[in-house]
Amino acid sequence: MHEKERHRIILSAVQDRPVVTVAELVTLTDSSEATIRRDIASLHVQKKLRRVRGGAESITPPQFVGLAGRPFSVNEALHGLQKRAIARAAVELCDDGDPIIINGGTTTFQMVHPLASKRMQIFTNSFPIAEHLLKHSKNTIILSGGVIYREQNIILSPFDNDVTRNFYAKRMFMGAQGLGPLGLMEADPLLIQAEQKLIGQADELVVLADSSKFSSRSSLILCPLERVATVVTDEGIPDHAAQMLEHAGIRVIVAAAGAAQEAATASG
Amino acid sequence: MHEKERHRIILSAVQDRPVVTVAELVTLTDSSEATIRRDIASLHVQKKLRRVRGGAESITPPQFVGLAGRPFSVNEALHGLQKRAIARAAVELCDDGDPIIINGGTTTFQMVHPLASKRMQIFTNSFPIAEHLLKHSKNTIILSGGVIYREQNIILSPFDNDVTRNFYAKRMFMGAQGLGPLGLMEADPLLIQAEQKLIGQADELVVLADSSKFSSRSSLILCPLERVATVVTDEGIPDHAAQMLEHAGIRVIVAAAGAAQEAATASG
DNA sequence: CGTATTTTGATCATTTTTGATCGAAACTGA
DNA sequence: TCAGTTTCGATCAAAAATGATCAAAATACG
Repeated sequence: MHEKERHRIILSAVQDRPVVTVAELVTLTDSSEATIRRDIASLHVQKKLRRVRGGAESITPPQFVGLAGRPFSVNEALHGLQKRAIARAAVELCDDGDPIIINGGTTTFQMVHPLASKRMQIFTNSFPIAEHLLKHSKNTIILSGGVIYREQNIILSPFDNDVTRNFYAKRMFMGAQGLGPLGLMEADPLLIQAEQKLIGQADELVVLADSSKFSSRSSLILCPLERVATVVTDEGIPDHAAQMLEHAGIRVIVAAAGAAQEAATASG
Repeated sequence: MHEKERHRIILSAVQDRPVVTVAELVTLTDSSEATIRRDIASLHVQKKLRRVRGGAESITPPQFVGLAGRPFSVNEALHGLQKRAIARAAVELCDDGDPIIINGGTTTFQMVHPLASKRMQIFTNSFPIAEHLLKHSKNTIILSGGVIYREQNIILSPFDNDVTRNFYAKRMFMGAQGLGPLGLMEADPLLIQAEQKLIGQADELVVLADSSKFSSRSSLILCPLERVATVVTDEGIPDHAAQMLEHAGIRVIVAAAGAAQEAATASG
């Protein structure tokens, strides 16, 4: 990875959280601690960020208004590490130029950092994702139109005739509240509405779900398991869940913290 | 392959991605590293791109959409004071609960500050306006869907069937490049496209134009003067311009720095 | 057609960047 | 305070990128 590319990713990451650790940046950029430290030092003298012990922080402290006050912050710390690894593995599925859809959510939001050094066509219904990518990447951003719901941070239109129908992607990436034999589960009716609108606008549905999602239950079923092409999860996935997915013909990618590797591919 | 041909390819590639490596360009042009380096060096002195170790990057100098306050760069400082006064007077036309449209632009952006204390239904095609209002107000924000154009900071859909058609407002607020007997003038074709889409989705068209706009000329006519219901401007408006507007049956509001007052109302 | 000039590609020494190691310094918790 | 852990910075060797040089190829020109 090139210097500029790393710098872009580092600056992207530093906006997202109060502090980014050297270790996080190492996994995010696939380079050594020494290099990250040099990068941070370099960006520090350029006044692009502030160097702190253990990592780096944004140069503009009160800048987190947009990211702090939302429900994003709750789950964030909990499975943060896995989420980032999962997001990174998901981005590795993409090439420059690909048209993709990213459904809003805390897990999918983590994709913005590895995406910072890409140049893709990204359709999203998430205002924060669009905002971050607009500021920290050169990707083409296409936004879904409609009312911005502050709590969920998604944009939703009650009409069927919006730009969503004019965008067709290679892949759609989404999170989920739960993942069981009955299918993909979601808790918030509003999110259901947003997601159902997007499913069907992509060849391949990729679900990002950390291992806790396999034990989580929810009342609303979004779509059957068969609709899902790929699941990206972490090493904590229970055996029975892996078997369930495999049985449904789903490709399972297990993202290790630091690297991503393919674990199983079931025949269709 | 000719030199010019390679240069075209290199410049194209550099626009396409945050950073292109020498190796990438070698495969892209079927020439040697030495040649690519010479090309990059040549284009570097021509200021067509920036030479970085490992390759080249786009020459986007301070192309950083401000996080905090400065989403637009150039016009900002010029008529800042008047613009703010005009924007303030424009907002005073509105009441809580009103559905309004705000077309993106440097003048209309100034409306966000007085709007911070309102609770209205605001439709906009401007990402920075939406961002600011989302973070600093409790207004309901409805966003137009489509591609986000970074330079103009507006969202534009090539399709006619988007949410825009489902929103109808009491007033639409917009800036303009110029305002003459022939009508409302704009310089950027992209902005024209965005504005024409919105005009017609509101009862009343309100144009925010500081007094310099009456002497400014531009090639593209957006709409005839008769379509405009109200013009908000500053004290520097020339007499002939005021007469012209009055003659067209336009209500003219002159915003003094510090207060807004109605100056003239022409009968229809 | 033949010569002069320019452009290109290859080789190699030099410089820059990177990653690993290890002692020093800072932080943590008792 | 002190021991244990983490983070840092310096150093060094390996790898990568670069620049210079020169011969071959392409092109221009008389």
